[in-house]
Amino acid sequence: MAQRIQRQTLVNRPTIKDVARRANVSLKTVSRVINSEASVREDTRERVQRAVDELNYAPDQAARNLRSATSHAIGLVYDNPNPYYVISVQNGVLAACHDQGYGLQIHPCDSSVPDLADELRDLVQRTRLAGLVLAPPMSERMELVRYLADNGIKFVRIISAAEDPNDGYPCVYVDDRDAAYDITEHLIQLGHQRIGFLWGGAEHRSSPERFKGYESALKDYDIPLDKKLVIPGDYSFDDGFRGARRLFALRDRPTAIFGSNDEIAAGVLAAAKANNIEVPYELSIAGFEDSPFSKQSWPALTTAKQATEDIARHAALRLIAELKPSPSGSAPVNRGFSPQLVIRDSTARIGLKAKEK
Amino acid sequence: MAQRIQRQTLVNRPTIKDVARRANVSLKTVSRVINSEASVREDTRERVQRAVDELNYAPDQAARNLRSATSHAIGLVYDNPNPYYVISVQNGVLAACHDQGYGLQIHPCDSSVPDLADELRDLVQRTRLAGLVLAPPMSERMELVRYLADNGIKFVRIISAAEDPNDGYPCVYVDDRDAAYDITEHLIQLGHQRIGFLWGGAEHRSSPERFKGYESALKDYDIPLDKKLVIPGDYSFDDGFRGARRLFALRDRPTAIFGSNDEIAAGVLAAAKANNIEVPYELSIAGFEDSPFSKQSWPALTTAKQATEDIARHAALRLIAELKPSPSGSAPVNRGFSPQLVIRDSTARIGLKAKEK
DNA sequence: GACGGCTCTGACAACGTTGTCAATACGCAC
DNA sequence: GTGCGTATTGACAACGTTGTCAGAGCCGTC
Repeated sequence: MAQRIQRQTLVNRPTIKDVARRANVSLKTVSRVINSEASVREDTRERVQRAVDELNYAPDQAARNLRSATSHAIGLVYDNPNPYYVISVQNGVLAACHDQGYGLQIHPCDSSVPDLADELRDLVQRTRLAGLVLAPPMSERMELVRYLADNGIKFVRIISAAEDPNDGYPCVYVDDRDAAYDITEHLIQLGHQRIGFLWGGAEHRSSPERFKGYESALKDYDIPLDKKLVIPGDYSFDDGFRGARRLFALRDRPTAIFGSNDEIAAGVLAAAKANNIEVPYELSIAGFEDSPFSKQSWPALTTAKQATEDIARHAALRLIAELKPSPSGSAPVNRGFSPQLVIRDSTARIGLKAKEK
Repeated sequence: MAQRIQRQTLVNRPTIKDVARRANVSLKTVSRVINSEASVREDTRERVQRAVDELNYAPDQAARNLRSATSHAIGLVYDNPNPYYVISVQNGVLAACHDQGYGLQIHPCDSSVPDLADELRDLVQRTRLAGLVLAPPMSERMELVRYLADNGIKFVRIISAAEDPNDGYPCVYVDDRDAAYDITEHLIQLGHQRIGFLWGGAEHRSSPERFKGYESALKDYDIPLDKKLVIPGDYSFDDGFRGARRLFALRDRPTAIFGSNDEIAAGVLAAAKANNIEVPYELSIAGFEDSPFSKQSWPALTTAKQATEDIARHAALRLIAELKPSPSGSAPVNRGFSPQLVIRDSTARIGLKAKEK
C-alpha cells in the first residue's frame, strides 16, 4: 500500500479568502487594502493589515495578472554585449520592481532582426506585461518606439541625450555629451593637443553624443579638429585595438586617445603595449563607463562613471509611476543623469617622465 | 458560419475559446493539443493546430500558471560577482526556457543572509515557480538544498564535482578538478617546478576542486607541494593582486602562478606589471574560466574554457524534464561537463627569452 | 420623518486556462 | 446483435484575484 505523497506543501499558502475570514470582512475589502485603494475605514484597514501580517499573506501574482487590467510585471529589453552594463541595468530595475511589488521579465534580444517590434508586442501580450523598460540601442530606434506607442504598449526609454528630448515619449536620459566634454577637457588641460577619438557603434545614440562632447571641447580650447584622428568603429575591444593601430601609424601620432567606452580603451591599451608605447608617459588613454575592469587594467583607466544601476532604477520607477493611476495628480517627469569624470592612471601630463610623476 | 477576422490588439488577443470555435472542438481539446497530451486523434490535432497558427494563438501564461498544478515558469538563483558568468548562465537558462515554453524569473541574492532558505521558498510560492536552477555557491550548501527538497521545491544544481555526486539531488556537474590538473600539467611541461596557487572563495566548492587538480598534477610529476606557494583568497582581482605580491616577496619566487579564476589571474598580471616582472618570460600566469577579458588582457591569458552557457542550458532542461511527467519513462540523468585547456600568451617555457619565442 | 448624498462594504461575475469525470464513438470478440 | 474495453471528446468546476454595481449605514437638510 503505497502512501501517496500529498500535494506539495506549496499549495497551502494563504489566499485572500483566509485573510478575509480572519479579519471578518469580505474578499473585496481585503483586495482594497492590499492595493491601497481609497475608501476603506481606518480601523478596517488596520484589522485587515493585521490579518495579512499574521498569515504572512502575499497576493498571487498569476491570479492578479490574470484578473486585473494592468498586470504587475514589467519587461526589460536589452541588446548589449557588455555584461557589466547589463547586470547593472538588471539590478537597478529589479530593485525598483521589488520596491513596488512588480515582477520582472528579462528579454535579451537581437536588435538587428527585422520583426523586433512584433517580437516585443508578442512578449508583452503573452506574458501580460504592464510595460517595458527599453535599454539602448532599442530605446533609440524611433520607428520601434512609435510602433510600441501606437500599439498601446507603455514603456520608458533609457537614452543618451544632452537634455530632455520632450518628444512625447517617456525616458530617462544620460548626458554623455557633457561627460565626454569633461574627459576631453581633462586631456587638453594635461597639455594634449592631438587627441585621437574612437567612435562607438553607430546604432547607439551615445556615440554621436560622445563625439559631440569631444568636438565641442576642442572648439572651446581652439584646437582644430583633425579628421585623421577620428576613427569609426564599434563599442568593442577589437575595434579599440584596430583603431589605435591606425592612429599609431600616422606620421603625426596623437599623444592621447579617447575611446568611446572602456572596452575600446582596453583595446587601445593592449595595442599600446603591443607597440611598446608606454602608458601614460608616451600616450594618455581615457575610456567611458567605469566598468570594473577600468580599475583593474594596468594602468587603471581614466573614465566617466555612469550611475547605471541608479539610472535603470529610475527608469523602472518612472514606468511604474506611469502605470499606476497617479493619486497625487502629479505626472511622472523625465529625469537626467550626468556621468562623472574619474581620473586614474592612464592619463598624464604630456611629456612627463615616469620618475617625475 | 461567419468568420470574424480581428486585428490583434493588446486588448483583443485570441484565447483558447477562439481557437476552439474556429477548429470546431471544445476548449479542452485545444488545451490537450497545446500541451501535447496523448489521446487526440491525428486529424483533430491537425485541425486545431491549423487554427492555432491562423490565429497566432499563444496561451496566456498567467491563466495557465494560475490553474495548473505545475506552473510554466522557473527561477534562476545566483549570487556571483562575475557578470560574465551570470550573463552566460542567464542566457543558457533562457534558451532552454524559450525552447520549452517556460518563463524565467531571475533572482540575484545574497548567499550570506541567514534566512535565504525562507526567501527562496517565498519566491517560489509567490511567483508560483515550478522549480529553481541553483548556481554556485547556493547550489553547494547542503543544508539549503535539503531544506528546499524537504519543502517539496524542485531544483537542479550547477555544481563543481569530479563525478556525479549521486547524493539524490539532481545536478549538472563541472569537472573543475580535471581541468585544473590539465592547467598545472601544462605549466609543468613548460618546465615550471615552483608553481604558485591562488585559491578562490572557500564558499565555492570549485575552489577545493581546483586545488585538488593542482595538487594531484604535482604529485603525478613528483613535484613536492610547497605550502608557502599556496595562498588562500577570494575569486577577486584584489586577492589575485595581493596573493601575487606575497608570492613575489618569497625568497624562492615561483616561476608560474595558477590563479583559480581569470579575475585572480588578472590581479596577478597587474601585480607583475607593478613589480616590473615580465610576463610570460619571467613569470607564467594561468587563469580559469575563459572570460572575455582573458583574451583581452596583455598578454592574453592561458585558461580553462567552461561552456557555461551550455551547462546552464542543460541544467534548465534537466529541471524542466524533471517537472514534466516523463512520457518515455526515462528519468532525467545528471550530466557532467569538462572545461578545456586554452593556451594563450601568458604562459611560456621557463627561461625562454622574449626574442627566442 | 423622508430624502439626498456621502462613505464604506459586500455579492457576484469574470479573467483564460487546466483537472475531473462523464459521455460518446469505435473496434473487436463472442 | 450484444457486451466490453479503449480511444477520443466535451461539460463543468475551479484556480485567486479584481471590476462592477448595488446595498448598508450615516449625516444633515428640508
